[in-house]
Formats: sequence, structure tokens, C-alpha cells
Amino acid sequence: MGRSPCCDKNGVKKGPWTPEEDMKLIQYIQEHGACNWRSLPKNAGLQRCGKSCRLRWTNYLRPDIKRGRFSFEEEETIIQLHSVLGNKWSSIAAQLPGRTDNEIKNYWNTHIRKRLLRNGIDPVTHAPRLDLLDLSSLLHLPQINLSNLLRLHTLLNPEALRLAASFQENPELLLTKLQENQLFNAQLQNQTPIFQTDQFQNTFDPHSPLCNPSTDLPVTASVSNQSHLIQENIGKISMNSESLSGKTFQNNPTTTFESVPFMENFYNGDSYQMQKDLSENIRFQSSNSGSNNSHKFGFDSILSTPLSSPNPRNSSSTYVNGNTEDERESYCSNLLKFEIPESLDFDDFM
DNA sequence: AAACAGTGCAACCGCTCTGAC
DNA sequence: TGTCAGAGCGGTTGCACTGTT
Repeated sequence: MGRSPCCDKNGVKKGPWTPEEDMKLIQYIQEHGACNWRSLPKNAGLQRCGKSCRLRWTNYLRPDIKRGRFSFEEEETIIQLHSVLGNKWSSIAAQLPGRTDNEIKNYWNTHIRKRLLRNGIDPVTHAPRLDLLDLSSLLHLPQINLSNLLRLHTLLNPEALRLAASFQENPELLLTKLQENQLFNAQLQNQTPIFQTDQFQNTFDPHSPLCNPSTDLPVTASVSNQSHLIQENIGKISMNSESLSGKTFQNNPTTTFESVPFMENFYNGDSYQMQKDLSENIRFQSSNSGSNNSHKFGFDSILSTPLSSPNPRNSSSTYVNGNTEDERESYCSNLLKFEIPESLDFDDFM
């Protein structure tokens, strides 16, 4: 025998709540507290089901709810926590005072997810996906030429960049290959990351612009030197995540941090450093080649290629910190930097 | 000015999980 | 051990809003 429904469907109102209903619910909860949702509607004089009352209270009427747009810090926190916790919206919401799981879920699906996709990041695995990157618009940017693009070879899959060179000569081939690639990745999704650490090391070039200017070491070496710091952080997560997901990466049961060395580098912020170095290099080259300096081109721009039809509603909108969406989009590429705040105790999630 | 399209978000549904009894 | 209520989640819907045509 199945469970009895949470409410009698007959005579139960649905749809948007009226101010009067809100007042009734608030007054009742202020007097009696938020308990026994099943009997609450009847006692409060509401023609709603208990679940609807609970959702209305927890997602909208609670006095500690914070309304308005998400700040940069909140967005960064969401992305970082999602990379560890997956779709545990309530756990994520617990780290964002005043935000509800539903609000975060909606914000993820409508803003962050799309932005990650545009930036070539798989929103499920948080792994870079070349097929998600808007490569076609990248190739048509006048500020970037093939030689600049090929300098990315230590960051991007060299095989893919060889393809990019042929795509520039044959645009139709690009379409075909992108379709093939998407099909291929659809099959491989949740199996293996596209870029492996050995690909970086095998293509190591001592003259690469990716050499760390402060140490004269290649970035890959710098990454190795910092690996103990990475392992510390990763170790903490893994240990504390054991009970949560059976020592597996939350989003991907077959993937652990330990089994994906590239991800360690990627989330530790070294990829951001690479982007920064690349960005400076390309800007330098761009200005030397006599192009319009007002259109500075950085690697950030590659990763934040706008959609062909940008959202008209947000084209002039500003965000909490006074930044436009364009600025935020550029900032989003910096979110690839992954740091676990020291104050964050993952035991709280368990 | 009106129709249309794209977008964001509150709210809902159906289901599973968890803890109390 | 089974039942129940509450909580959580993924997915979806409906509507208001805004820019474009």
C-alpha cells in the first residue's frame, strides 16, 4: 500500500502565492513555529498543501532569505563547492547564508552552467572540453592568428590544435569534426578527461611563453613543485569525502582526484597562471602586429567567447559589484582557480 | 505598436532518502 | 521491521519581463 498523499488534491490551490496567503503563513509560523507541515495549512486557514507551504516558507518567506543577484564571491563558492559536492544543493546552500537550495539550483542552471559551457568547461565534471569551447568564433577573431593559436599547444591538446589549423583553411571540415567530437565525447563523458598530464609534459618546450617568469621554470615544473600543496588539499577532500561518495569524485563515480592528475593542476590555479601568461603574451604580440590596441585580446577572451546571440536582457545589466555580465564572464575564467578555503570544514557536509 | 523570441525565476511534481516512532 | 512525515533532489512548467523584428 502506497503512502497517503501529502494533501487532498481537491480544493488545494496551486500557482503563485498572494500577499494575503504569505501573511497568513508568516503569522502562523511566527506564532506556532514551522512544524507539522501537513496540518499547518488547515490550521493557518490556507488552501495549500503542506509541501507547498514548506517550500514557500523555506524558499521565499524565511526572514533570513537574501534576495538579489549573486555576488562574485557567492558564484565562485557555488562553482567550487559544486565541483566537490555535485548537485547537493542544500549542502552548497548551507555555505551561502541566506541562499536556498532552489535558488542556487536555478542560478546554476540558468547562469553558471551556460557560462561554464561557453568557457569550454563541462558543468558536470568540471573538466575542460574543447568541443564545448566556441572554437568556431575563436578562429574568426581578427586579433588572433594561427601562430598565436599554436602557442597554446602546451595548454591545449596539440592534436586538436593541428585540427584547428586545418579548420582555418577548410571551415566545412570544422563543422564535421565538431560533430564527430561531440559524438565522441558523448560516449566518453564521465570516463576520462580529455587532457592528460603526460600530454603537457610530452610537449614541453623550454622556449615556451608558458615558462613561469618568476622562476624561469616551465609551468609544468612549477606545477610539480607545488604538488605537495595540491595533495594536501586533495587529500583533505578525499578523506572527508570518503563517507559521502565512497572515495570517489562526487560527480563521477569512476573518477577520483588521485586518478586525474590533470584535474589537480587545473583546479589548483596553475591553469589560471597559464592563462595569465598566455594572455600577456598574446596581448604583446597583438599590439606589436599593429592591430587595434583598443581590442586587447587575452586568453580570457578565448575562454569567454560570447554566444552568437547574447542575452538581450542582460546586455546592459550590472551585477552586485557593479560589474557587467561581460566582465563577469571574463572573471568566470578565473574561477578555474580552485582553492579550498581553510575555514571550510567538509565535515559539515557529512 | 504589435508580435515574437529568449530569458529568468518562482513554483510545482514525482520520486528517493532519512530519521523518528 | 514497517510506516510516516519531513527534507532533498532533478526535472519541468508557466509566466513575467525585455529586446528584437
